Order: sequence, then structure tokens, then C-alpha cells
Amino acid sequence: MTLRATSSSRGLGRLEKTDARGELSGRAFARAREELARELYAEMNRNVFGGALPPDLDIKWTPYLRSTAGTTHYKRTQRVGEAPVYHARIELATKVLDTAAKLRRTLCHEMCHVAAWLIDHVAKPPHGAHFKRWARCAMERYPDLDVSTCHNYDIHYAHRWQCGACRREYGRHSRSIDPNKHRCGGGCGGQLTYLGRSNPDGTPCKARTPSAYNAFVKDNMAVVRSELGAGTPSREIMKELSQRYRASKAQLNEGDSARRAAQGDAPPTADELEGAMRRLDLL
DNA sequence: ACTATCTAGGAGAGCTCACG
DNA sequence: CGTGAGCTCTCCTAGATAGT
Repeated sequence: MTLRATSSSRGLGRLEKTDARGELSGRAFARAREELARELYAEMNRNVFGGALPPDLDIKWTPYLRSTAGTTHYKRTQRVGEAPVYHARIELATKVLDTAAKLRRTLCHEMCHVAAWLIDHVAKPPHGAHFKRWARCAMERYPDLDVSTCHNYDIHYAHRWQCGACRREYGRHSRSIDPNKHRCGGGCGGQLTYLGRSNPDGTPCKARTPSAYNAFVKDNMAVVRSELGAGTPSREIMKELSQRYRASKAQLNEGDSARRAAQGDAPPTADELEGAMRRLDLL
């Protein structure tokens, strides 16, 4: 098979965004990665390991791995009087593996670990002779693959901050740095400025205007939380906030009707309402 | 002395909720 | 996707301990 996966097999039939080398990237890759990993696994199992690895090996994508592209977990079980049974599973990092090329290389690397464990029954040292033998087999079959003993990739951080003093940049997957609470850790202790969200290619993401509801949550969160008391679960607080939001919206609408009545305006007719809704694209 | 392993604690990030 | 914040999970690092 080729590395270029498309979503057509899922019946979507859309054009997917690819990078300069024509490979899937970004959200297109995120949608296809599970299926792509399975296809790559089946292909490499056939071509490199002679089909000796289990066809249904557990391959799990996890958002928790942040600095490791992938890991292999080993397990050995044995019943009394029976031969030991060897199990393995692979975990792949959604945060690190954002292109098909990285997935291909990492998956091949982890499959060499799986082969060393399931076929040779050796897990230590992790990158010992057995691992290297399988890695050589893989590189003979796929000369463009570098199945080295570690996989270091540039990790894309969606959020970035910069120190105003030393210009040092910080990246995080979420907006977890608060410039009011945190200072530059490079020794200068400078003020950090939020640079905004960026795409994997480094271009800034389009800024969005927070909705009226977002603003309401921001303004009322602290009040509702203190009224409901410490320890109230987030779900209760958010339910209360949404109720209050609906109530305040209804109150605003009532105020508007009252204003129309006071000014002698007739209530809106069905046609007026329909027209307003059409203008708002609600019909 | 060097290496491997374990543990504690701090940091980072996902999840949860509703709505637009 | 963004809004807020607590809970929970994982990762990373430092320090202690054991083994070679």
C-alpha cells in the first residue's frame, strides 16, 4: 500500500489537505490515523515480519504521551503446567505523530520491539541485538525508513508565548501559561506575552470573537461558584450558568417587548418574525 | 564509581459542563 | 473553538537506594 491515505474508504470522498510532499497533515491526518496505522501495521507485518505478529495487535492512540512518539507495553502470563503466553500492545502519541511519515517510522520502530518480545521473548535491553536485527530487516525492506533507537520529532505547540526581555519563546498544547502568574524561566524573569495560536506550518490561526455566552461565563463564573459553594462539581456550575444565561436572555427579550409597547409599536407580526429569521438564516 | 530502579512532587494537559 | 476551574492522569526530574 502507499502512505497516502484518503478518507474515501470511509465514504467521505473529500479532498484532504496535504503538505508539500503530498502527505496528509493536520486534521485530515487526525481523521485517518487510526485506519492508516492499522493498514501500515498489516503491511509491515507481512513484508518485514513474515506475518508472525498477531493481526489484531492492540494499537491505541493516546493524548497523554507528549514527548514520546510511541511506546510498546509487554506482558507475560503463564498458567500452571502451561507454556508462557507473551502479549504486547502499542501506544501512539496523538500529540507527536501528526504526519503519516512520522507514524510510519514510529510504528515500524515499535513493531521491532513487539517482534523482539513476541518472537524472541526478549524485552531488555530495549534496543539490544534482537531489536537491531528486526530493525535491519525493516530497513532492508524499506530503505527510506530510519528505524533508529530513538525518535525525536519537532512537536507542534498550538499556543506560544514570548519573553519581552530575552525574546525566548515558550510553547504549550493548551493555554496553560498565565502571563499574570508566570514569568520567563530563562533567568531574566521577563514579562511573557501571548503570541496566539499557530498552525503546524507556523502561520497564525484566525482569531475568533468570543460569543455572548462565552462572555457571560467569563463574567459570572466566579459569582456562581461562590454562591454554590466550594466543592460543587463543574457540571452543576455550568448547568446553573446556562440556566442563568437563558433567563437573562429572556429578560432582555421581555424588556424589548415592553419598550416596543411603551413606544406604541405593535408586537411583531408572523411575517415580521419570519423575515427576521430569514435574515438570520434560521429558515 | 557507575548503572538501574523506585518514589515523590511539580508541571502540563485532557476532561467535564452548555452554548453559540 | 472558546469561555473557567477543579479533578485526574501522565510525564519529567531529582534524590535515595540497591546491585554490579
